[in-house]
Amino acid sequence: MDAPRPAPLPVFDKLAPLKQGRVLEESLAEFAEHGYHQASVNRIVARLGIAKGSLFQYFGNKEGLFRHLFARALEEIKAPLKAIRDADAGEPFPLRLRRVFVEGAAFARAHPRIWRIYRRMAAQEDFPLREALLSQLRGEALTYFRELVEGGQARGEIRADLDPRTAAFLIEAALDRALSAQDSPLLDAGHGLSSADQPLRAARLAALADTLSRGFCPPALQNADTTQAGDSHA
Amino acid sequence: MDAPRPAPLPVFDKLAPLKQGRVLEESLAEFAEHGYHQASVNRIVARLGIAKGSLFQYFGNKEGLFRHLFARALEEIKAPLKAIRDADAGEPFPLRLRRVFVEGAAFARAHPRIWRIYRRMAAQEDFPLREALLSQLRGEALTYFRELVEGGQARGEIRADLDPRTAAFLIEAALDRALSAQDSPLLDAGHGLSSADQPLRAARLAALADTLSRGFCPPALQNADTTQAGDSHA
Amino acid sequence: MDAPRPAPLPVFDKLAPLKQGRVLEESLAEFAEHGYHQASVNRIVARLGIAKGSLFQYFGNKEGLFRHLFARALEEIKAPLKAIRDADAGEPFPLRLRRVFVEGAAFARAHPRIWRIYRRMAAQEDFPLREALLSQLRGEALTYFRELVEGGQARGEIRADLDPRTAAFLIEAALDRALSAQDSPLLDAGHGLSSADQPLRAARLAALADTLSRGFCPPALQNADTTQAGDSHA
Amino acid sequence: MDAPRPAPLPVFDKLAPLKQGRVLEESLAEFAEHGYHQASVNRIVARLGIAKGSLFQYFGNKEGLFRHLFARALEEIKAPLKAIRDADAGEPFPLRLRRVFVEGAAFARAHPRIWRIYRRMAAQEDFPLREALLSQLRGEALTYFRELVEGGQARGEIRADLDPRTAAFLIEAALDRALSAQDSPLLDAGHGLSSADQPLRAARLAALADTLSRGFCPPALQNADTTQAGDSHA
DNA sequence: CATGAATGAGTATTCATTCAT
DNA sequence: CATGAATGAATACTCATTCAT
Repeated sequence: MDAPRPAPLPVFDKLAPLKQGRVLEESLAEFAEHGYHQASVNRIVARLGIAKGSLFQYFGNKEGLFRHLFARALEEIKAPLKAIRDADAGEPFPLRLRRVFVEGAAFARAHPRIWRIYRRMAAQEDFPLREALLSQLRGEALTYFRELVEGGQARGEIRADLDPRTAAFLIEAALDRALSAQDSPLLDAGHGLSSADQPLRAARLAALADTLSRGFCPPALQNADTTQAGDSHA
Repeated sequence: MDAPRPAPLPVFDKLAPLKQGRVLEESLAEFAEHGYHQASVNRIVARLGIAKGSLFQYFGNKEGLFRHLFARALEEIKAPLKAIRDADAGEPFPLRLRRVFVEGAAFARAHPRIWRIYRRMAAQEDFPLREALLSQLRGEALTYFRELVEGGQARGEIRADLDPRTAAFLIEAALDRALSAQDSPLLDAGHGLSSADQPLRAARLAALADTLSRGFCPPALQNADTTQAGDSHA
Repeated sequence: MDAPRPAPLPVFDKLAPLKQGRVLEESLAEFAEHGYHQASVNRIVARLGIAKGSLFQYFGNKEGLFRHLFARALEEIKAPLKAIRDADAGEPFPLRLRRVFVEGAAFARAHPRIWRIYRRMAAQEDFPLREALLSQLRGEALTYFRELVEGGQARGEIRADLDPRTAAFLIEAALDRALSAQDSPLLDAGHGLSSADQPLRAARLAALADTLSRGFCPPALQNADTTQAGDSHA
Repeated sequence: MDAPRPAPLPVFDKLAPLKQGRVLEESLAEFAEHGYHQASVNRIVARLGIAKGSLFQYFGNKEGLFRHLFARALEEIKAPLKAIRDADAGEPFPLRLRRVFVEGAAFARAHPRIWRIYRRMAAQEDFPLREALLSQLRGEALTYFRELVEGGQARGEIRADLDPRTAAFLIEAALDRALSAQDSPLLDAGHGLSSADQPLRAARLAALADTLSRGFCPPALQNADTTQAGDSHA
C-alpha cells in the first residue's frame, strides 16, 4: 500500500501521445465519478476499448495508475496556479484576496474532475497518496496565503497582531468550501455558489473574500471600503 | 421480501443492552475507518465475534445497519448540540461565536467516529442517506449561524450591511475545517488544532472565531477588543 | 432425505385444532406458491405469527412438515375422490369418462394448492415423498381407470382388443393435462380450459372425454353418439 | 453494469470449442438434475474445475448462463424436429401420428437433459424464460398437431366434426406424458415406456398413437386397421 | 508489446436448524 | 412447551491482478 513503485513507467511514455491522453482522460473521469476504491479498472478499460492487461503493463496496478494520473494532473495545474499567484503582486490585499476566490473558483470549474478527486482525497483516509499530496498541496496553499497576509501586514493593510497562520487557515477554509459548493447544491445550501448565474456567483465569491478581508484589516481602514457594493443578493 | 424495509428492527431492540452497545460501537468504528462501501460486514462480525447471519437478523442489510447507526448517533447528538445552541443567548456575539468553536471542537473530539463518518458522507457522493442528512444537518447549522448573526445585527454588534448568509457560510466553513483539522494533522498543517496541547487548541479556536467576528463588526466596535490577548502562538 | 422420521408427532397433535388448521393452511399455501425448496420456513412462521422453534418442535424439520402436511391433505382428499369413483358404477362408459373429467376438474378447482403441489412433485426430481406418493397416487388412478375400461369391455362398450393399460394411460395423460391447463393459461394455450366461462370449460372437458371414448369403442357403437353436440367452440 | 444484458457474450464464443462443449454439458446436467433455483453455480464450476469468476465472465450471471444454454439447445433441436415434421407429409394420418410418437420418443431419449429441463420449466412457475419458451414451444407443437389433424380431415381420414384443437390437445397431452414416462419408471407405472426393451417401447408408443387415431377417424374407416398387430404386451 | 481468459479471495445476503431461556 | 436469537454453510456475484498466447 505504501510500497515502492515510484517506477518511471517506461512503457506508457512510449505510447502515442494521443492514446496517452485518452487513457488519462478516461481514468481521471472514472476516479472523479467513483472515488478511488469504487473506481473500476474494468470500467476504465471498457471506456477505452483497450485490453485489461495493457493498463497493468502501463502502470503496474490500480494504485500506480492513480499515482501517475494525479502526478500528471498536478503538473498541468501548476502553471495556471502559479500564474494566479504571481499576477497581482502589487495590488492591495483585499483585491488580491478577491482575485484568489474568483480565479480559484474559475480554476475549479475548469478542472472539475481534479477538484472532485482532491475533495474525496481530503475526506477519505485510505486514498493512496493522500498523505503526500495533501501535505504538499495544502502546504503550498497555506504558504501562499500566509505570504499574502504578511505582504498585507508589511504594507499596513492588515493589522500587525493577526497571526498570518490564522488568517491563512480561514482563507483556505472559506475558499475550499466555496469551491466545493460550486458543484454541489447540497453543500451550497442556497447560497448561490452552485447557481448557473455567473455574475451572482462572482458577487457571492467577492462577498466572502471581502468579509474575510475586513476581519484582517486594521480599524483605520475599515471605512475605506474596497468593495463598491454591499453584498446583499437576491 | 420485497418491502422497502423501513421496519422498526424488533430483533435488535430486544438484545441485551450491553451487546447492543458493542455492536453499535464496532459497526460505527468500521464505518468511520472505511467509509460506507469499503466497510465490510465480514469484518464487523469478526470484530464482534458473532455469526454473520446475526447482523442481518438485526438490521436486514448493510444499509439498514448504517441507517440505524446513524439515526441512533443523531439522537445522541441532538441534546448536546441544542445545549450549545441555547446556552448563551444573552451574551455578545463574539463570545457566542467563540463558544460555538470551542464547544463544537469539544463535541467533535467526544464523537470522533461520528464526525469522521459525517465528513466522508459530505465528500462521497454515494453514501446512503447522504442527501437527506446533509441537507438537514447543514440546513440546521446554517440557520443557527444566521440567527446568531441576525441577533448580533439587531443589537448593533454586527454591521447591518453584512448578508447573514455570507457570514453563516464563513462560520460554517471555518468551523467545519477546524473540527476536521482536530483529528488529522494533515488537515491541520501545523496550525495547532490537532495538537495534544488543549490550551493551545483552545487559543487557536478562539483566534479563528475572533478574526471572523472582527470581519463582521461595525468599525466602531473594532477597538473594543473582546479578545484580551492577541493570537500569536508557538 | 429418505431417512426415518415416520414420527407420530405427538406435539402437534395436542395443539388446539384451530391452530393446527391455520398451521396446515399457511404451510400448504407456501409450498403451493413456491414449491418445496423455494418454500421458506421463515415465511411460514411469519405468516403464522408463531415462533420459528415451534414449527421445528411440531415437525422436526422442513421435510417433516411437508410430509405431515401432505399426508393430512391426502386424507381429506380420499373421501371425495372415492365418492367420484363409486358414484356412477352402473352408467355407460362414455358418461362415466365424462364424469371423471368434469368431477376431476371440479376437484382440482376446489383444491388448487394440493393440485399445484402434486404437479410440482411430478416434475421435480428432488421432492420429498415424491417416489412414495407418486407411485401410490398414480397407481390408484391407473387402477381405477383400468377397471373403468375393463368394465366397459365386459359390457361390450369398449372393443376387447384394447389394452386397458393403454386406455388408462391415455385417460390419465389427458386428465392430468386438462386439470393443469385449468389454472395456467400458458398450458391451456387457448383451448378454453383456463377460461372463466364455466359452461365453456365443461364443454371442452366433455369433448376431450368423448373423443377418447370414441377411440375405445367398437365400430358398431361409433354412430350411437353419446354426445349430443359436436365439440366446436368459440 | 445496469444494462439488461442481452449481450452477445463475446467471451464465451472465443473459447476453445472443446471447452465450450464441456461447460455447456456440465451446466446442462446441473440444471437438468436440480432445476433452475436449486442448480448451483458453485457446483457447476466445481464439476468443471474452473474458477468461479470464469463462468460469470462467460455469461454475466446465472440467468444468462441458463438463457444461453437453452438458446443453444433450442437451435440444436430445431433441425431434427423440423425433419420429423416434414418427412411424411404424404402418408395417411394414423401412420403420421405413430411416427410423431416414435420419433418424439427417440428425440427425448437422445436429449434427456433438455427434456428434463423442459418438464421442470412447465411445472415450475419461476423459471426464467418460462413464459416465452413455453408459449413458443407449445404453440408450435399445437399448431403442428392441428395441421396434422386438419390435413387428415381434408383427406377424409378424420371425421369433420372433430375440433382440431381438441385433437391437438389430446395428442400433445399423450405425447408429453409418454415422453416423460420414458425416463421415469414412476411416471410410467409399469406401462412399458421406461423399459429397456426397445421393441416393447415402440409397440407401446404405437398403441397410444393408434388408440388416439381411432378416436379421430370416421366410423367408415374404423375397420381398416392401420395397425397390423393389436397392442397386447408382456 | 497487446491481449483477454483465468483466477480466487472477496463481497452482501439467505435460511434451515439448534438450544438456552 | 413456546420462544426467537444464534449459527454458519450456503448462495450469487465482483474485481484487481496474472500470464500464456
